[in-house]
Amino acid sequence: MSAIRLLVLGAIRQRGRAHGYQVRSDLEAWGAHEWSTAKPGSIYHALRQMAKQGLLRAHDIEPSPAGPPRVEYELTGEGDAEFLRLLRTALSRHDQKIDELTAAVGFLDSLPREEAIALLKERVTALDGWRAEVARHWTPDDADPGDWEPITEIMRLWTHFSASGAEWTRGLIQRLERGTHREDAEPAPSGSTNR
Amino acid sequence: MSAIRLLVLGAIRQRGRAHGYQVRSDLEAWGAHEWSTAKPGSIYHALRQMAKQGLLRAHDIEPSPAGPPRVEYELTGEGDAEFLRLLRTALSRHDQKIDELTAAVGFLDSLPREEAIALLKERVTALDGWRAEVARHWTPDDADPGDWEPITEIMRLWTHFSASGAEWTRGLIQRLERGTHREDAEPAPSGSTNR
DNA sequence: GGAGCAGTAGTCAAATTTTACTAGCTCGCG
DNA sequence: CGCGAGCTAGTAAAATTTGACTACTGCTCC
Repeated sequence: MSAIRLLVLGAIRQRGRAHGYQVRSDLEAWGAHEWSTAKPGSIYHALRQMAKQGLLRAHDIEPSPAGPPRVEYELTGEGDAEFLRLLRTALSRHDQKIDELTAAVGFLDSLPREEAIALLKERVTALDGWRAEVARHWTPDDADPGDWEPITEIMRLWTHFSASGAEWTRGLIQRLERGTHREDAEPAPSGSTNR
Repeated sequence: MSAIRLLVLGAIRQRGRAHGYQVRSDLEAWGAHEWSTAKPGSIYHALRQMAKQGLLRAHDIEPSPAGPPRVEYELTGEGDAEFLRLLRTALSRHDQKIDELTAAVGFLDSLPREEAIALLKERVTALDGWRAEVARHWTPDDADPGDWEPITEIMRLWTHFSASGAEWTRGLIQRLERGTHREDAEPAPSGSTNR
């Protein structure tokens, strides 16, 4: 579902309550319109859809004089659960696009440090496993000529990217373990949003 | 437009003429259903759309007894041009998703070696430029606390990926230059498709 | 003193993608 | 024989995404 739901849920979560344009401009402030496919249409659509599905609660705001129907949203319990589910998935699975991974890193502080580390270790394992599997399909001995030849280059591409992805992940794990990365995410102190 | 058009055009191009299911199963044979979002619906849709736009010529095949409308497609001149355009874009731009890049590598032999090398060099330049720009936004001196903090990790992620992408690209360029990679792609010998 | 430009807030149609099916054929096997 | 699994070939509806707009407000710059 691309990264949009994660981004939208995360944006609303950080504000507690927000209407469409606020979400949109927060995402823009994070540069999300550059590294993800977050356009107005997708954002408003996601808001309505998630409200319909019970992930968001919608509050109609009385429009000052005569304006377009203004709506503020906040997360329901399910919405919060869905946010965490998406975040965990994005961190631990290797088959995620760069936009989901970027968004997930941006929300890393929403998880307890221990859990973030565990998820990232899963990610490393997944990447290593995938690389092994790719390599198995490739063993030069079955270089049966007549075979689709560029396959070799594709394998190299993937091997390279998964190794590189694992390396980055290990780096982040280390920074988290050393506390170089800020330790945040108090379990759930009633009304937080300290910035 | 994701990688679908490139994949579909490339598949038809290699066969000269093909109907939907052939394209679909070629893509499956290349594993494209795993690394791209190529599903039946998207493929058939792309075929019809591209036929409507004049990139493909559609030939209705008379169905044996009573079957679904069977259609074979082949590239028009415009279709071939579009294929090459997409291929060049996918190779030279840094902001491409992994599925487009993978598809492009798969079709690398459709370009003269010199051109492929030139495009990949463009890619390296683009990646280096992008990394420099990311780094400029990051210089630790503007570490104004209160700033959205995970931004640092996002920068690191991108820096890592662009460096790694450039490294892979340079490797491929070298293999091409040394001719380790097969040299193919005769300019245009009337009826080719030698495999 | 108003023309127009940037910012706020959002809609809509068209294109694309996903998910879940349909329908005919053939081949083995009990 | 006959039937169920798997292959061939594709459709349809719903969800999502894209790209191009609309409409109002407050300023600024002649």
